[in-house]
Amino acid sequence: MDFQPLGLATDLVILTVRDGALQVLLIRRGIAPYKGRWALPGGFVRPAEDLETTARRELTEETGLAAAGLHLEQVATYGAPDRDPRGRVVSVAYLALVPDLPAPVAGTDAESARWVAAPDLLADPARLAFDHHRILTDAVERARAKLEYSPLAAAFCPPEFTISELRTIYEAVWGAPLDPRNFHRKVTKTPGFVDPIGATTTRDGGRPAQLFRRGTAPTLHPPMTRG
Amino acid sequence: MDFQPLGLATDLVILTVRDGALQVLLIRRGIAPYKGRWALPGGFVRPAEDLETTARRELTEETGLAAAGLHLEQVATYGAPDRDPRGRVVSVAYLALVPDLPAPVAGTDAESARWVAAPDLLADPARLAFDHHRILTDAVERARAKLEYSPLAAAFCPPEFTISELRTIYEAVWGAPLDPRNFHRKVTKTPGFVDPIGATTTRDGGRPAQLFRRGTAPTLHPPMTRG
DNA sequence: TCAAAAGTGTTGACTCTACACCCATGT
DNA sequence: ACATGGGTGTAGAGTCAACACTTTTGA
Repeated sequence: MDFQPLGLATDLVILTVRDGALQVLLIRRGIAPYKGRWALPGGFVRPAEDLETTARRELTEETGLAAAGLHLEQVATYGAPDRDPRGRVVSVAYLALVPDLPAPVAGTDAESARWVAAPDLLADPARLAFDHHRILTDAVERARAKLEYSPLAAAFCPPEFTISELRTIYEAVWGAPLDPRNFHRKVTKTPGFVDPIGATTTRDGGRPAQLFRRGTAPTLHPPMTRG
Repeated sequence: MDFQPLGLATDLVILTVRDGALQVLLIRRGIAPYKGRWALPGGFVRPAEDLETTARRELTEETGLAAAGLHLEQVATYGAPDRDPRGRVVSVAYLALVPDLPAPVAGTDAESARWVAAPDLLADPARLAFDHHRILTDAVERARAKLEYSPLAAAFCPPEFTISELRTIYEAVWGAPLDPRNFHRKVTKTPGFVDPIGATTTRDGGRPAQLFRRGTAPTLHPPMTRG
């Protein structure tokens, strides 16, 4: 057996859409290394703790969110020997999609936590600690791809939402405007994407809009098309 | 810091298409645990060794293949606390796509190595050691999805191949027949999928077929469509 | 009455599928 | 000649983007 001195961690890319923009939850590191720098939330896996359990625990600690029921998926594992100055640390990155929620709370290892616009971060590879820019890049690309062929955009929405609220999610994540009329038709005609609940709302102004819940289909046929 | 007693390994799902069927390279374990059982090839990450380097090293050791240039990608990481009876072992699974090649050689920890038809393995969750059935399931699904939107099917082919050889790859991986005429048109009209080299072959019988090399496009527009 | 957003209809361009048909070779 | 697989043409169905137009509310 080869049990080496090695740290195993998870890092979280927690995405939301606020004010029409894709945002990532970052913490400012309170301890070395990279003290004072912005980084993805994350932490070490405890003995006998499953990887996804670690990720859900970290998510709750960093955001105060009840981790039950929200979307969490593994993105990739990063294990370059020199990625952490403390020694060999291998990190499993998870992607979480959350609806727009109250401001995050600072945790134990973090001086502060805040939402940061994803495009700004992606444009500057040096703003994040460790190899977190690469992790973020991979996770955002995963999220963009997932919106095409899965109904996961609804994970960014509250339980009941309108079609145009769903459309703003796509526009924020893909960074391009979509035709509201064609979008409406496509979403409502794709089996299992959204289910009407029979009520309406005028919270977006104008004519009352139908409210929908997330449907049950695991994949979209046909997929949504990006630019 | 939390450096725990923990093993870090990579497991390899090495796929090829032989005799019109998708096949996986398995080894028969020569040591405990699961001695004598069939398993995916893999091994522990060495100190200061990158994860992908480990995967390429294992691939060469198990198959005798020159690992340079062939397709290798990370699938997922498996870390359930009880997945290995020896203790906590976290394994990063990699997917490799290789052309049909000479028979594999047995390695150090393996009594023997052989190709096994993937559908048989997928149908029986108990034939493989550890959680390797789940790893195999995830990897094969990844391969199937990749064929849709990437030109990776060519990674199963020799450097120069005909369109119908490429078609047999799709048919083997997807498990469904495709129309040879429409397939030909679609492949040759998708920019960057395949490049004609200007020579022909009659090795498949009938009228001479154009030979192609893999193109440079990273993704296919439009994608190939599964059933 | 007007602005704003929801939702429907329509049209022309494009794409896909199924299959008829011709082509170039080996035997 | 004929079997075998390579490759092109084409008609009908379906899909998609663009945009005109109607509907229903709040102000």
